[in-house]
Amino acid sequence: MAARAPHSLLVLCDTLELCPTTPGRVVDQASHGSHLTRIPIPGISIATDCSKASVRGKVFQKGPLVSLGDEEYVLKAVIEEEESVRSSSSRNTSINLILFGPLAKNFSLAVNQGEVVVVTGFTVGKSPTAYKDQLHPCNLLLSGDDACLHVRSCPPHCHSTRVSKSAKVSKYTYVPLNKLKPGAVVNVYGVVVFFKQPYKTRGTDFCSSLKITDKSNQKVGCNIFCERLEDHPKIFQLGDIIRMHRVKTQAFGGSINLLNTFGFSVVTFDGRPESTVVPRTSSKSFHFEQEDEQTVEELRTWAASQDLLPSTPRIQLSDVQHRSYFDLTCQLLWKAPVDTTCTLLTVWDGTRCAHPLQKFSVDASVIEGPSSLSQERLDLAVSILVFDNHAETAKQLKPGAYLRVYNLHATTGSSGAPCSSGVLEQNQLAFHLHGGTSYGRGLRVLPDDSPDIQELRRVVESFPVANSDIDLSDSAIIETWGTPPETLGNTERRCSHALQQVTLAEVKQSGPDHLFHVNAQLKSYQPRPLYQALKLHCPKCRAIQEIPDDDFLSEAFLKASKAPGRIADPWLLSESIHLPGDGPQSPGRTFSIHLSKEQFNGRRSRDLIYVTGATLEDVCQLAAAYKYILPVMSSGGSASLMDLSAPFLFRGTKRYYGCKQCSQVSVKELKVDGSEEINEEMIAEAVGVQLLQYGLQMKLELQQGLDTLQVILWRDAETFFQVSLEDVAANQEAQNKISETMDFLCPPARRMAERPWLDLCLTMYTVQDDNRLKHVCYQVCQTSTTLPSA
DNA sequence: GCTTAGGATTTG
Repeated sequence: MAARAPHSLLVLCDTLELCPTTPGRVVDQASHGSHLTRIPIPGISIATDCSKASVRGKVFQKGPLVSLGDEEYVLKAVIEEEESVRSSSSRNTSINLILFGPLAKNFSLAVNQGEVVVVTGFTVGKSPTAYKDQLHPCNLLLSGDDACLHVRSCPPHCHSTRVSKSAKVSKYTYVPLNKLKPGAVVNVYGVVVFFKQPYKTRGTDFCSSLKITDKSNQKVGCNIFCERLEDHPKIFQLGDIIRMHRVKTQAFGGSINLLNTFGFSVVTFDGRPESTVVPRTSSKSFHFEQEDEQTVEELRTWAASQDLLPSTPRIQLSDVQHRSYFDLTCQLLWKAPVDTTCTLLTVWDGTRCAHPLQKFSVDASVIEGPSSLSQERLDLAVSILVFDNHAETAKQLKPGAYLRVYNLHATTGSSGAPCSSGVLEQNQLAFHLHGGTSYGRGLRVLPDDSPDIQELRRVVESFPVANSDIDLSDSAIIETWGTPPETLGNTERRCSHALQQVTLAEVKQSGPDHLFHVNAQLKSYQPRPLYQALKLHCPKCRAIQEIPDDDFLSEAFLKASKAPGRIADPWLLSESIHLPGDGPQSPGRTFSIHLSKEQFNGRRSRDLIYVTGATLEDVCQLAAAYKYILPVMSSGGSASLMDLSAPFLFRGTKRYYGCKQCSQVSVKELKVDGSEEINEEMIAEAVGVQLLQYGLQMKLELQQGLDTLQVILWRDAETFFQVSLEDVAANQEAQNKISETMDFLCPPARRMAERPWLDLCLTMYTVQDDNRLKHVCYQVCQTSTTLPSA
């Protein structure tokens, strides 16, 4: 007992000058003089002569022992003036006590809440938390060789908390795990030998699945079901000690399982023998006695001797091996949603991974976290792809949080991974947290006071936070985080307004009649096949109709050709054309072409001809030789138009349709001055037709991270594709331009991450449907696409 | 007051 190193251990001391009549414990064995003056807590001030002072108070609050590494510790406690001494008018009766080094460690082990301590050799500081905690404006700092703290034990007869506490101990008996019988409600202690972080069940609750053991060496499985995550056992690593009250035993598969039952409560402790016994629980009130501390100590000492747990050293990024699974303790720097089943986390632990890492690309706009980060931090950062159920958990994480990722897989990078930036070099490593809970796969935030993160925190905080000249849009980061250059800028807004870009979520939250600028990817589009997007619409009545196919048109022309009738309009010159047949199977046929007499002698004679009795094929052939072809039929000897379901006018490969509703058909001679070039509007007017226009109607599903938005492309489709829809209706080349554009924006069989980001202008408006219900619509406007040059 | 799960690697 005599030859102990200073500061190292608790010493029982019954000859103290300070407290001659009551046996006590000294946490520090520095010598104390008898010349000390006891100062009441309210009387402490910066001016107090600490060399001659002692302060006595009851431990009101005992904080966790915080390790700063290298045997450096700090602990905060609050002591208060004992009630017997306190006068009702006293203020500042509670004061913060800050203990450093071995004294902190020893205090943590030896002193309990409610006990009375005497401190000497302290210094008085200004309390930085006085405003926040409303305690004494000063604090007592205990560090160095002079600092001393002495615990006053209670005499056996006193009514201190400790005595009444020990009376309660008998209320809880803990059943050894080998003595469990089915169908009982028991209290147990155990060492955690397997655990899964709480995971969502198919029922209403989360389930913590674990296995525990104790000195009996019996291993018992436990399933804890709670709806609230905070009610679950706080297990951070194998070897943690768990105490459960009111668990039910249940026979399952030839052994006994434990299940939480009504009144269930749980407390856990760090399992390392050298660490402070600090109960981890979210319970407002729980019983915790000296005896519990002893049980915990015993269990973890026993566990350490048993080789119960795989002796895996803590793995840091610098130790990671290819194809290994490990638990990583780290700090979250950034997070970004990738798709519905994957979230990308960027983390670091202050060490550098020795292997080349696979690069990922995520658009800067969906990243949550600081917008700039120092190169020093960035150099050590790694990306983790978090899948499925864990992606859900990851969504809740806040950048800056300290995390433990369980069963993280250091895997060979694959170019097929979501958001892979494409180029994959040999031996690149990627970190995957796979879906499911096998082997305890999961993710959890470690509390700020967790001893596990103190060292990590010290390391990471020693790095510069950010350089102002580096941010997310900087090329230094773009490799990992930016949009890859080959997909940059492929739609361009043509609008003149300078609106800020907003997120899809913000678009959805906005009121009607707004304009937005958004940056999004194209997740999907309709219609397929693409040609169905092309429509006809009337600029007058705004009706939209489908374009009839050639089978329908052939049939319509064939039917009309069989009964052409005679045309005897006096302003027309007619000529019959006989096409000989190939034989009895295909007899020859006759159709007529008609020309306006006025045109016949002019230079415009080939500009417009009227045709009767011709098939669609005939018309198309004539269209190669004449500018405009107007198919007509006889109606009482006069020329009249065919049904407006078919094109009423042909020009080359172009076809013109009329609106059935808005046309008042009557074929009259087209009067033109010889120098005037005729066009389809003039012809339409002469025959009483309201021309239909071509339109392109598409539904686009935009995606931004996990958010999607359905928008329409209609009014500005020509601008979008940089093509004339009349051309699209008439030629393959223009059609190809549309399909190539769509393939570029929404590449078939390519992942979202590889798709380009579109800079779009959207309008928002409401429409009323047939049931007078209002719908909000979004339409792409004033935006054009440019394909990358080959 | 008694469903959920009852450990045991993704296949990105």
